[in-house]
Amino acid sequence: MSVLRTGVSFAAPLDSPFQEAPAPWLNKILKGDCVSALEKLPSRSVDLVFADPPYNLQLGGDLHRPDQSKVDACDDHWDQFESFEAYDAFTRAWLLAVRRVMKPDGSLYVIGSYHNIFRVGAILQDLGFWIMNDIVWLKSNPMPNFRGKRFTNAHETMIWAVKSKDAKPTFNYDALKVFNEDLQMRSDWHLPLCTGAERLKDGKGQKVHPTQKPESLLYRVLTASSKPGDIVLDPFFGTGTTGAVAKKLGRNFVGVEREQAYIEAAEARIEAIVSGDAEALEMHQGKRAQKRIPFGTLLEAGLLTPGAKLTSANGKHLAVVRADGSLKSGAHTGSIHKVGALVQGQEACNGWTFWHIEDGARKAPIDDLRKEIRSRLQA
Amino acid sequence: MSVLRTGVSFAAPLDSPFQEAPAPWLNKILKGDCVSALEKLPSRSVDLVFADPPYNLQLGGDLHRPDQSKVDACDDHWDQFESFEAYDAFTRAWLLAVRRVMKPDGSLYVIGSYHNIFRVGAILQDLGFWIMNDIVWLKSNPMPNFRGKRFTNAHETMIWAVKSKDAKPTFNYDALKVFNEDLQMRSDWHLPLCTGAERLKDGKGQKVHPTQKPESLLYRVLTASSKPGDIVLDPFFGTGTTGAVAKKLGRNFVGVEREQAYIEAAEARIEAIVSGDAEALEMHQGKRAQKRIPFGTLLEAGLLTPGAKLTSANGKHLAVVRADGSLKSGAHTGSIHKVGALVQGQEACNGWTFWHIEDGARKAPIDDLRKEIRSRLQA
DNA sequence: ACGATCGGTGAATCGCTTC
DNA sequence: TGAAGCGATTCACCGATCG
Repeated sequence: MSVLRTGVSFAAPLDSPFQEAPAPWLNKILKGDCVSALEKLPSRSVDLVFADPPYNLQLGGDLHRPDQSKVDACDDHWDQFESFEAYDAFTRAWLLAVRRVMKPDGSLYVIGSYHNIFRVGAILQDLGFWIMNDIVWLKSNPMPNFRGKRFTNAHETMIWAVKSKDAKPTFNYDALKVFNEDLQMRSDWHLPLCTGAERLKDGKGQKVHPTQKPESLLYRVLTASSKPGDIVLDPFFGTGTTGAVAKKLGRNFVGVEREQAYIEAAEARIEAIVSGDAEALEMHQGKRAQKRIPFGTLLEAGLLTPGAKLTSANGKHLAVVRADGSLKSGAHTGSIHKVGALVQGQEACNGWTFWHIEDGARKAPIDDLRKEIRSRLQA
Repeated sequence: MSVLRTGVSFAAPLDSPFQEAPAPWLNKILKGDCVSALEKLPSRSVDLVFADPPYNLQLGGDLHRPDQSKVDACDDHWDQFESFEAYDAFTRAWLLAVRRVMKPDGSLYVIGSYHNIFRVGAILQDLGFWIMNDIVWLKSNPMPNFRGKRFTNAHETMIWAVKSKDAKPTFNYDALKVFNEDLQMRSDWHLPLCTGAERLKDGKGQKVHPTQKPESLLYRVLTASSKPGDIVLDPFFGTGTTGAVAKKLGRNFVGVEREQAYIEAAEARIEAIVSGDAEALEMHQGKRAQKRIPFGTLLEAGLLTPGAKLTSANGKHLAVVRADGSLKSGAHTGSIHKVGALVQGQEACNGWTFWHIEDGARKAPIDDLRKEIRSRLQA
């Protein structure tokens, strides 16, 4: 029996002599509209997409006829309906272009407000995307509602989606949990607006971009759904918040932007960023990402001997360790997991945390022995 | 200041000798599906609609907690739809029926989750409704994500819409501001789930309805968008939270419900309500004590950078900050609290006061940085 | 009586690897 | 490609029970 199985193999490092030259679009801003610019990227090439599309409903360009929905109540809203149609066509087009360049297990985040996010979400579903979460960005300092006619609009909505129901996206659960002081990261993110020194200003002190997103928002998106070295696409790059955070966090980026002024501001901004070093960028990993230690290893290593007695935490169940790494408890025999399930009459059981050994006066889960093995292997 | 404005005149009181007999459907539950049941109501007759339609959850197999107990999922037949198209047709039908019975300046609230709310919102817009706000109900005690595969789904979304762009809906701005300690009511509502004594149970102690909404949520909706004496419609009445709160607050209600069991539970519940004791109903609102600031926030905010070095006050221990908000000190990694405990060999540790940064000549606890964040969030 | 502990539960689209 | 095995995974709140 091999004591350790090798983990998942890593992709070749970027400086590997066997790797092709980096793509010409990597860590660059492509000028143009996102549908045509994305044609320069190969299919299935990006790991993560962050999109902050416009929600200006007065788009020019193609106007499509209303569909066959017979809603006579809407007759007096013809113009408005036409606008929604145009917005929907625009949304379908860029989402399809993005979909092509996403890796099969890649993630897509789209942010918007109530003006556009419902249409975006419905179209995502219609195109076959699978929604993982919707996330609300709660602004600590939103603009008040001056006329007192509505609730203060204090949040924006972000949709996290993948290409299909079967996709297995990156989700750095353990890292996020540590980030959040050992509690699961929730779907509500409390973050301030982008103001102060972070807000890009031109020579006259005017803000360069009307809706610059805070780096804290992108920091959390990239920490959650990408790994160092991944490629992050932003099809509405603006002044480059996505690229700036990607560089800080050791990710590669691709941006698409139409306005030359934004491109220049973004390039200067990203140029000034210093990447974190590899050790600092390492993500906290839980058990899931660690090498598997078969129970028999504990016997091989001498941490347990055949005949050792294990008990459940409450002392109700007793089992004996056999030389082949199986347990025997009464008439039940099998793996630590199977016997743990059988003695409890349950369908499943994690034997590592269920079974305990006497460690002096108190009981300790056999998972502690596994930790001991792991620390020996690292030494 | 009076809590509720009386600027707009009330409808004639119910006991006026000049008024016709009250409509037979007033303060009653109509049995049936909402489209056909609503045919019994005249056009333009209700002031406020609260709708909690099926969410179309599309659940897979069983889900178990880490302790192997089974999650009691919402798998009722009424939540099952064959396709998005079927759900959309259902949504259009009930929204059109509701639209007919709404007064021109009436308000509609629809609540949902990411499974359905985007489709509902897009259809609302397609039908000519005008969205006033989207509101997020942030749950203080949501169900965790047991598998660690997504963000904890800690909110639901509510859309407030009116029949047209020109509508002038009731909005009790001043009352809401008083309730909210003289701050404008925001679009994020922090409310607990409906549990404990408020949750309706059957004779066996089982919950009567899988998705009973908290009265606090309806309390706020009715307080915001209706006046005493108004008529409030709930086309998916369930166990009658809307009717119960309407009666407490002196509003009239109409309910539509298909399931006899829910109707009977709702009738008994509403019967037991005493009107007018609105003050007795405690509102869960106002700012909560102090918002928790996860350590990772300091990185997002740029107050610390990945690779920063932290020390204990006595300088004996050293740790490095990683990009995901975890610390690394020798072989120990984890949250600021966990690593603080590990390096000291203790069971617990408050990382905020244990770890320090060099601030010029002297050391400062990282709690000082948290104070800085708090002051930014309040600004 | 009062605090500590334990058990239950909430609209949930909730595995991965090997054979 | 399907079946089986391994073994990872939870937060806030409420009410009952225990000491």
